[in-house]
Amino acid sequence: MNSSPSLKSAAVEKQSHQSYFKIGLSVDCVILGYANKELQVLVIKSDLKEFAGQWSLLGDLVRPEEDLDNASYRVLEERTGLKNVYLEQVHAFGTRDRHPSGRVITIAYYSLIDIQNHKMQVNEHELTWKPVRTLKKMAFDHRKILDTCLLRLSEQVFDKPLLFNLLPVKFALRDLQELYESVLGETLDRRNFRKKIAVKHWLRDTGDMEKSVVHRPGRLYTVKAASK
Amino acid sequence: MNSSPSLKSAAVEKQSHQSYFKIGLSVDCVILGYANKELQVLVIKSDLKEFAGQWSLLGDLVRPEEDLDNASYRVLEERTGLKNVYLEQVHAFGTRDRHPSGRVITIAYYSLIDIQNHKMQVNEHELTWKPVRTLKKMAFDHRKILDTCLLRLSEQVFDKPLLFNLLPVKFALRDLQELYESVLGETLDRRNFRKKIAVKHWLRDTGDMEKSVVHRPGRLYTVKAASK
DNA sequence: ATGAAAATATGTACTTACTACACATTAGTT
DNA sequence: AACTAATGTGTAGTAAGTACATATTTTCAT
Repeated sequence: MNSSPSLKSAAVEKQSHQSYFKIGLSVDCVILGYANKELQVLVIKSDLKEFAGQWSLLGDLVRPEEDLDNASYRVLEERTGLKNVYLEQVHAFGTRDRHPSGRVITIAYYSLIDIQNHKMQVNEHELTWKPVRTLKKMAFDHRKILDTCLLRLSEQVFDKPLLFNLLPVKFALRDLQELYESVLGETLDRRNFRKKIAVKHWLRDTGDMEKSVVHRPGRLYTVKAASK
Repeated sequence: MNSSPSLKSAAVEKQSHQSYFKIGLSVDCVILGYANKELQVLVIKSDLKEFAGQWSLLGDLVRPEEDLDNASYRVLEERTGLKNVYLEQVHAFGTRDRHPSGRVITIAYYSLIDIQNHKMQVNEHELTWKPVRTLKKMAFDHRKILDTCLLRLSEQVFDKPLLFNLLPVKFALRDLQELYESVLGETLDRRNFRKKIAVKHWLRDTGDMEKSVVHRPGRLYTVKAASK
């Protein structure tokens, strides 16, 4: 057993010559939106020959002077133009072979945004929204990262007012229910769903009704305070 | 916005000269045990002058050839001599200023062991068990890491058979309840607690009873299969 | 104008989980 | 034999979750 425990300065010095060359640190953001009644994730074409044609999450190397959380906010803002959105760290992925160019460990975050507010240029062939459902293979271990984030999200949706971040300011309860169903992967009973949401007191009735809908319009609600 | 997105090889190359010198990667293990009716954590005297006299968690730099999870298992085995114990990744901590010797980000894990099985040499002045309750200040951000792990643990104890890892093979329900109370920081009603545990079917009655106890002895149980 | 279509809005009975709470029993000690 | 300090157990009340059906409102087609 090593007699120099923990992180003494000497150990850091030592590693700076042995392994700083070999270990890279990145953040990857699972940026989720909701459109066409499906969860969507913002992805980009991988530029590595090993993953030619595959989609990858949005990430970047962490800069020496920035905190982890800052790095993920930076990626998010660079890619979506949005600030002050929900962002949560989920897991660090660090298997040896996860990056073909060398040793890179990544800290995964997920973020929830209203896809309508995403005003950056999206290009079908480079940066684009894809339904989560349709992404079977992804570059690196990104499908696993995505699944980990989706699982975390689904565990939290009834505890915290998260999903409202994916919807426009005003929405009908039906929209909300369909979104919950997308995230949970199961259908919900309408009456029970409304009861469950009602007791949380997350919503305020706007007084407005749905427009230009081909049936009886529903009331529009807004969230009192979504988690940021 | 950067025109080279994500993690292309070029970016990794680039960072290897800019920042691999500056970013270190470590794991820290919150190794928990239970003794004297209190949660205990295995800590070591910090060897940094900045934290002279303070206790720190057990950690080490991740080696270039090992996975994150391997690194934490290695630390755990080096420090406790134990293999095949429960270990879970909790969170990555990466603020700029968290390590005085330079930029070091750390991945925190927590582990649950039967303190009786810890046969390594513990030295009151270097490596030792401390009641969680008594550690007010710790080196680095280690008190925050500890709290994050304790919170995670408390959220899981009724969903997974975790706490049994802290107890000997045979234990009385009273021991178990006291352990739950330590972890949750609240007292529990005995009848309700037993009911709640019973419906999970985690336990098997050994047929044995407590010995040399100064009152009516309780039945001894064992766990069918604790989470590893 | 009327009827059909498609959705909204809502309540109740049932079951399951959680909470509060008290008393008889057992082994050890004196 | 009496005392001490625990174990072991059940019930009533409340809260949360589940299964399920009907009347209402608007648009659209005729």
